Amino acid sequence: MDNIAQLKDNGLKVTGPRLKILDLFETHAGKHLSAEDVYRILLEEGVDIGVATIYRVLTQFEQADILLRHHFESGKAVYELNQGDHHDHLVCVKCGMVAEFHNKEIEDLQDKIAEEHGYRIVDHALYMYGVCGGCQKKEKHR
Amino acid sequence: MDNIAQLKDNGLKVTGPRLKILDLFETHAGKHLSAEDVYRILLEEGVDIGVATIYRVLTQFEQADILLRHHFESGKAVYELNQGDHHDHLVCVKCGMVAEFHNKEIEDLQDKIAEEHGYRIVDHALYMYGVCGGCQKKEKHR
DNA sequence: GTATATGCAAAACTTTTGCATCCTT
DNA sequence: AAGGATGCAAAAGTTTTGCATATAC
Repeated sequence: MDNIAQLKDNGLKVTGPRLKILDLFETHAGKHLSAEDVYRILLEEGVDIGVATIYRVLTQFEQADILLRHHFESGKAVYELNQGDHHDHLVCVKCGMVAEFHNKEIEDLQDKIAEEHGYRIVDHALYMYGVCGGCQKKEKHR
Repeated sequence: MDNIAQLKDNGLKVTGPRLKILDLFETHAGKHLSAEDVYRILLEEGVDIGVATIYRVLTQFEQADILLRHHFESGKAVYELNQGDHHDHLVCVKCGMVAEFHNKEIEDLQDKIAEEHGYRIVDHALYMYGVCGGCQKKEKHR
């Protein structure tokens, strides 16, 4: 399904800002971008979209399951393209690099725990914070 | 160790605001309070501590490992007393109720995954979002 | 007495909203 | 033509900071 159809299927009109923002996330698949990141990157490309529009579009895309929203420790929301493959995150606290992983055993255990507590799960987020290999090497050189 | 010793051990002077805030979290052990919650609850008790002080104390307590900070989906930080027993969170998206759990199998799997990716883990956060039993019952009555 | 902590107000930062204008269908 | 989308600026919410005063040690 192309971008235009994806917007139409969600009842969203096909507009310049929406296509630009969607395209940006496809170009940066796997990256986690804040609203300000989106604004800045587009501006560098000569595309000036108002921040209000960016926030509105990001919210709409999240509701349409086009994007996933996360809250890492930074205090601001970041978004990434929803590629269907659920995954969790390993975030480097030094350089910010994010590694992704998926582990079915953990997922199954989570479902079991939710059931035991009487919860019907709608979403979950597993974030691990650590120091990545590259930054560990740098530490030794100090 | 009492509260006064706990503050001193972290190089923090023993002041009224710090004792009041620490006491509040002990009274509400297991609860997740935002800076504003702390301000409001203390005010209801007749204790007026400026918000700037609350933010500063919460940050210091987090650095001293007295409190744990979380970022649920709400967009603002919440804190809870660090009782040493690491646990994860099941958050009800309807009523905000938080259930806690601990699962050693999941922890072990996380350690294994971090190792495979070359990360030295410093922290992790597993949040599950769902609808709790109470809210599921309410849904049926509509 | 000295260093640190607090309170207040202002500021910084992220996100939301009102409203006039513009664009998609 | 009509409803929805955008841009701008103002506002709202959260958190930080500068500075004078107050407090702990």
